[in-house]
This record gives sequence, C-alpha cells and structure tokens, in this order.
Amino acid sequence: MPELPEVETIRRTLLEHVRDIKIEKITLIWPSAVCGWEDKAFKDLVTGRRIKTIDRRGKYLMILLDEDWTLIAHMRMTGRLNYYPEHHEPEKHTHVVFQLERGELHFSDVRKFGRIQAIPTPLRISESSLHKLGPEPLEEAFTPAVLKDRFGKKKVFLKAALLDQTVLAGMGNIYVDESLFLAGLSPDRRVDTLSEEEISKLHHAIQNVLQAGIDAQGTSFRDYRDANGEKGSFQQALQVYGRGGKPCQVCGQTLERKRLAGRITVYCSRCQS
DNA sequence: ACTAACCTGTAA
DNA sequence: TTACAGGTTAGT
Repeated sequence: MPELPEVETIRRTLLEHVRDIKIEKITLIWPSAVCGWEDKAFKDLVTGRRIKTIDRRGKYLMILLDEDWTLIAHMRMTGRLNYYPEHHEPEKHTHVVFQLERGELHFSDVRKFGRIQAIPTPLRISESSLHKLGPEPLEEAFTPAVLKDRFGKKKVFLKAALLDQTVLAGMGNIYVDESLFLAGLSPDRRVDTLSEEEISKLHHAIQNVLQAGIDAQGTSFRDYRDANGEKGSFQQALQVYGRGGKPCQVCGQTLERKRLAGRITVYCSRCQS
C-alpha cells in the first residue's frame, strides 16, 4: 500500500519516538517477516543496538542502528509500523515486536507481503534491491532532463514506466494516476512520444502530487496508517484514483477505468491525451 | 509485456 | 462465490 508519501510519513512519525532509543528485546511472532537471517542470529544482531535515525529510499524505510547496521523495511501492500508508548498486546496480524527502552515498535501486515531485513550499513546500496532504484523524485537533482534520461529509449506505456522503481523511486498506483491526470497525459502514451514540454509538465505534476501527498500525511484509502495509527487525508484530494465511472471533477466526463501494466488505471479521456 | 504467485480481508 | 486491493518478483 504505502507509496512514497506514506512511507515518508511513517518515517517522520516514527522518528519522533525512536531517535536515540535502544532496542532491548525482539519477539518474532511470524519469523518469515524477517528475511536473510535465522531467528536467533537476527535477535542477537539487533538486540542492544540503538536507533540512530531513519532514512527513506523510494518505498523502503531504512532504520539506521549504531555499529553500522541498518534495518530495511518494506510495507508492500498492507504493512504497518506502529509505535506504542506503553506496552501493547500484539494484534492479530502483528509479526514482529521490538521492545524499546521506551515503548514498543510493532510490525504488522495482514497480507504478509511486507519484509524486514538487516544489512551492514556501508554495504547497503550494493547488497540490496535498493541499488537498482531510480532517483528520488523530490530531490533537487531530479529535473525534467533526468526524467527524460530515465525513460531513455524505452517504448513502454507511461503508466508502466512510472510504476517501474528503477525508472523513478517511490511512485505507486495512486500517485501515478494522480500525476498523469495533473499533467494531462494519457497513461497509454508511449514514453518515447513525449515532447520536451510534456516531460516538463509530467515532472512538475509528479513533484506536485507527491509533495501534496506528504503534506496531507498520505492517502488512507483503506489500510494505511502512520506510526501513531493516524490516517492521512489525501484520499479527499484524489482526482482519479478510485473514481472510475464517476464524473471528472474538471470537465464532467465519465472517468475511464481499465487495466494497464497489470494495474487498474483511472483517467479522463478528455483531459488527458 | 503480460500473468501468476505471494496472502488475507472485504465487497460485489 | 468471485473479484479485487496501495507491491514486487519470477516465470513465460
């Protein structure tokens, strides 16, 4: 579920509570949520370490520990990281409990797709799937020229290109559809047909939509919650995602809904071309 | 480039 | 009962 704005919101709401806090004990309720380590090895590795800070790369959360180890968490569709200031009984889908010096951090995931892994910090880029990620769309280095370069000679649909994490890191089904609507571009355009001006519009729309998503603390269309269990509010601002068959809020035309690049895609055939 | 698979819950 | 869900990967 969480895309860049949701993961960024989790990062921020979690960091407030856990910066410089020591992990005292780990309980693996469903050990498969941790990949790459035997239960005991993982516990030994992380127990007693202090959380220095939390970074984000695309949809990955990176919890930096002292002694140069990093926990990498990916929520996939329904993963959550919840902070509780007091003891809290694990809920039905809680898989890992980190008992902290102050409070507890629970990783839960209804669909069991989400994962946590531990890697040595200096090797993090080359040793994980992180090294294949495209640029961060909200960083200054991300310019229209970079976007054009990332599309390269691809001939795929815009929808597929923007969902591809190696092209650009952090966009998912919601923010891709919203960005394309804002840019006035049809999701089934081939990326090699875009003009300079269209690339520029798309670049602007991507930054705009992602920043608005962060400002609204993410989109709680269904399951998403931040580290405090709070919903975001960007669902109220959605122009197309989840609105197939309803009228376009700009021109009134019925919004199209069809499967593209394997994902349900909603767009306005009048406003987007 | 598309599909299935990984899972569970919810809504049609 | 069936389809579908914010993601990714491995297969064809």
